Amino acid sequence: METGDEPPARGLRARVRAEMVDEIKAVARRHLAAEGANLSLRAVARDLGMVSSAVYRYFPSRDALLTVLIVEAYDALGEATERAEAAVARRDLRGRWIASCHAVRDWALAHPAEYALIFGSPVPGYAAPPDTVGPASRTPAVLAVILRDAVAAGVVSPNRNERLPRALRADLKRLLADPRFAGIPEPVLARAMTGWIHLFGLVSFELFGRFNDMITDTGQFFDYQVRAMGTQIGL
Amino acid sequence: METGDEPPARGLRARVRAEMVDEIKAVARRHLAAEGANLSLRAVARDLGMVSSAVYRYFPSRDALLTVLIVEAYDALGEATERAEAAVARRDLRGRWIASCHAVRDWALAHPAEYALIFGSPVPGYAAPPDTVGPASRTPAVLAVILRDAVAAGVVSPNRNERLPRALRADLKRLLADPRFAGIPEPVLARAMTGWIHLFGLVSFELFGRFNDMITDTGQFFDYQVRAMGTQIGL
DNA sequence: TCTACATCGAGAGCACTGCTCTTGACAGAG
DNA sequence: CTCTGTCAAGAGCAGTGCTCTCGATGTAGA
Repeated sequence: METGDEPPARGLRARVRAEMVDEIKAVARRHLAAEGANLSLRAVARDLGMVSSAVYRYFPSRDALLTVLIVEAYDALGEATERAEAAVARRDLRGRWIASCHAVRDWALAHPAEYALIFGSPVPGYAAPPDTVGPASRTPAVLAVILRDAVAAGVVSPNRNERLPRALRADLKRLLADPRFAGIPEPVLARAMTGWIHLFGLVSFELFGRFNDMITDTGQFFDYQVRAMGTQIGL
Repeated sequence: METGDEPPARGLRARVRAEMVDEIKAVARRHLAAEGANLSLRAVARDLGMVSSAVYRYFPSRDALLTVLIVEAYDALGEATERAEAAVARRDLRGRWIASCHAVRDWALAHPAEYALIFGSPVPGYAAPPDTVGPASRTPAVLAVILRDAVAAGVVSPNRNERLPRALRADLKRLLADPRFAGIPEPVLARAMTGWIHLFGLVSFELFGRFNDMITDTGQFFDYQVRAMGTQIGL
């Protein structure tokens, strides 16, 4: 029933179970990379030398397995972005922005199937479980924190003629209740959202082949776009 | 083998065949809207009161059916955008931009499954056939032509300090070989591409539920974003 | 008009899928 | 040393894409 929580494993049995869960996830990830979202539980079981029904001891359904992979993909992307951003000097705000964006792209290129699983079209029946929203917000949080620091450093400030729709202001105010984002003026958070949307639009377009036969050096193009976005945001 | 070309249909048989093809596509579109990309040929056949193997007289495979739906979706989106843009006074360049963007969003909201089929994650095995690239370029072409007219009207002009990477300049130059885009300076076309990426990033985020529990009035937000993009581009 | 051909729908069948249920083997706890 | 819970295996169900064969029927040429 469970899908591999149970911090350290109480006994021997629990440990071999946790190992089995890890193995299933690893093989499933491999299959995902090879054949995309139409993941076959039976094929995964076959690769593990067991019969399909045995997998159901560890995951109640195929969707449950996919959900776990989705959560872990969000976390992996978030962690990769956080690490890359943390490696840049705190005062180099533009550098932190650029490094974060590149980290997202690099992770996506390294794990295209998992990226597609997350940012591709959602399966119609599939409803994102609430455990995904936390990990999913890690990456945009990195971007917002950069702008928080930029505001605190006096590098970025809201523009006088930067007007926001009423409903958007209310939404932004709600987001700003998060203590991590304290001090960000609403117009600046709006810019962060714009950057966030643009960034993932860019990565998705590249990964989903929209630049094929159009842009030769996609890495250079990405860098150009990301720098322009940084300038536009005020970094 | 064929998928419904043959201009007017030579005899009675050819005509009922064309009607059958249309019916299959219509039912398939309905199923797509109801259950997403995992379209079942057998279910479509069942809805049509015939057996699955009969469908193969009209489409050689499920992928072929999907490809036709993809091409037609590209065309429908392109046409919707073209019509909306054409309805705006030629000299109202900013209005043309805004109308085009809204047309894209409106079409996507009206046909979410078809939008996901086009702009969602591509099926790994599936290779986009060359017949899709033409229809796929209709929408971005609308945006580029707006900027062409804006340049011709003197409203938009390249900025002195707008520098582009070398490889990107070569790519843009190749795109500018299209006579429709004659006269657009490379930096301005780069801005159009930025707008194009941002626009579809925005629509995809909304459609794929990324704004859930975050932005309440997505229509207002979209309008705000699109206007800001227009300003950023110079319209 | 009659015949030969091409096209079509139906049905059976293959290999595959997710998932359920039952059975028998085994390990850990009392 | 039982007894209980966990596990892998197998059979089975309903569904899938796709192929092949077989009659029925419309179409075109003689």
